[in-house]
Amino acid sequence: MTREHQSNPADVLGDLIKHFETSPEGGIDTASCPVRDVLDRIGDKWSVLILTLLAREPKRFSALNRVVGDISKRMLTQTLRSLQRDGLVERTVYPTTPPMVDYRLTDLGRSALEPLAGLIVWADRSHDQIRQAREAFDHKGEDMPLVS
Amino acid sequence: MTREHQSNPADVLGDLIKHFETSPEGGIDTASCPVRDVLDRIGDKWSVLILTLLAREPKRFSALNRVVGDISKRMLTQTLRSLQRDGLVERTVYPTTPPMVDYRLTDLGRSALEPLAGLIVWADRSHDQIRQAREAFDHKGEDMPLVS
DNA sequence: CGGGATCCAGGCTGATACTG
DNA sequence: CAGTATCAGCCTGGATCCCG
Repeated sequence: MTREHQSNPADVLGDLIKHFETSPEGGIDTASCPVRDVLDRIGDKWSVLILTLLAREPKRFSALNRVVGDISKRMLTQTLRSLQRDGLVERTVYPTTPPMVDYRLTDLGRSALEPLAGLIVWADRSHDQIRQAREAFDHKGEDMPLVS
Repeated sequence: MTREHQSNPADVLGDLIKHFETSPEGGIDTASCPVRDVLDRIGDKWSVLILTLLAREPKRFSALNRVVGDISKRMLTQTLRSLQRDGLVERTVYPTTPPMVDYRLTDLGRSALEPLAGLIVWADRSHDQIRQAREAFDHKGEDMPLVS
């Protein structure tokens, strides 16, 4: 078994999964699974995008609002709050008039960039294949021979 | 600038973001962003878990249902369908009675394991810090001095 | 400027029951 | 066994108005 970098992704995941099989019947207890917890966060509509936008430098609330465009202030606030709550983003208020607030990544937030970048690069690269697969799937209803 | 492996995650993300800034006013057009597209998929409640469970070997519908435990057949079917539609998972029907169906990762699906594993490992490792940050945040309502 | 509060529509999701 | 169908609740997220 030649391991490329460190180990096979399938094995890494397999081990982690085992680690989560803590419920009585051997099932996976959603509540006690840290991964679900984190995934739910990155799964929300905006978190990853915000994190990504803050990757290079701090940004002000209105700047984020402007760049994203189709996010409401409500959701921007909410997203930033939960990121702040999770310790990924730091909020700084400058007591000027009118008030100025900026957001920057914490060390923890920055540490998320690497795995996130991996995923995003994968998404970017696989996008075409996925689109093709979707079209193929949608095109024919369900008439392919699955097994002879 | 010493680049560790290949380049700084912040730079990778920065470049990708630029790539998505295709809307007229310089904002990010959600619709044309492949990353949002993919992230929405992995963001759903079960996809990543299913992908992870299929990492090692194919599994039958009922096996998946049993392992996950708290997923309804409805959602399992739906999740598997969308994964199949995206070309990440392959469905095989054996025309026996009663019918038997199994699911396995495609090459594309397997290619997703690596970035996914990165993210999951990060989630697993950061879980404690995040929990602590949350408690700290929740504990005190909002009385920390932000800037003198 | 940077939010908080409220109202409301829509989609996601689970529970249940039925089918081939 | 492997789904499909239907119904109902919840939560997300947008729109709007208001405040410091």
